Amino acid sequence: MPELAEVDYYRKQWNAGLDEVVSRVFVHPAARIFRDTPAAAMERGLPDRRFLKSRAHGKQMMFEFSGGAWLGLHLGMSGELTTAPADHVPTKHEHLVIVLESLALVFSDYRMFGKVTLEITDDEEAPLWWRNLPPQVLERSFTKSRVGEFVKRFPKTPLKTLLLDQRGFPGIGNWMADEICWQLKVAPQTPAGSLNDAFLDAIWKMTRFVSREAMEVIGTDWSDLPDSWLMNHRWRDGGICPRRGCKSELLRGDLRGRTTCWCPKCQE
DNA sequence: CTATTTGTTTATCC
DNA sequence: AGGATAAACAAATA
Repeated sequence: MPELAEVDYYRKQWNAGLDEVVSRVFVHPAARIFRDTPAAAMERGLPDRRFLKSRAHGKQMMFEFSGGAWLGLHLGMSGELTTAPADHVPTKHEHLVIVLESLALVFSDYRMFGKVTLEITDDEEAPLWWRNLPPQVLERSFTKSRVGEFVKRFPKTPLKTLLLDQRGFPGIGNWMADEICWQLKVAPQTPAGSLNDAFLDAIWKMTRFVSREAMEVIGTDWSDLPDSWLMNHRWRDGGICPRRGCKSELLRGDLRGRTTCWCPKCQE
């Protein structure tokens, strides 16, 4: 489920434990989410450290603990972050539970496409991979020219597929990519190379618009996006295009392995 | 039993 | 080298 705004919503759930010290850690050692950092290293490395700060970057998250301990987290397809009472007993898909003083931080992920890493840095600086992430879509460094150059690098690739590329559009996921194409009135299958410069500017602007709205609506309390958006209509069979005066039936199909929804009338 | 899933990584070919 | 493509990963839900 989680894209840009959902990720930030989950990140903030864990903020309830800020400034508290880790007492113990529960793990499911065999879980695939520990493929980069073994579960035992989490159990060993986190206790007695203080939870100092949380950050999100696109779909990536970083939780900083005292003494230069950095917990990197990605929610994959089905990951969720919640909190629970400090005496919480982990359930089947709660692969990582960090017990603090007054509550516990819970990472559940039944499909296990998510990932968690723990790195200890001597200089207390964030790991290199984190510092080298591309500009975030809502930052000033995410410029019009950057978007233009990125899109032009892949002239054969469908626009929707490009929007899903985390190197260029960190945080954009399936529903956001479809929403951006729909709002732009362009078919998601359109090869990037066929778009003119003015349209590349529009992609930049719309990416930021959809991202900003999502952060305000979903990122704060997970309330609903407007019904005037594609988002609330895209999964229902026989869904109708919500654009004023359109009324066309929405189409759904596979584009490069991802379910894609679009309006055949508005998006030509 | 089969098909489907809001994501990334890896292998392979070009 | 780097782009294009498909498959793999896992488990719940319909």
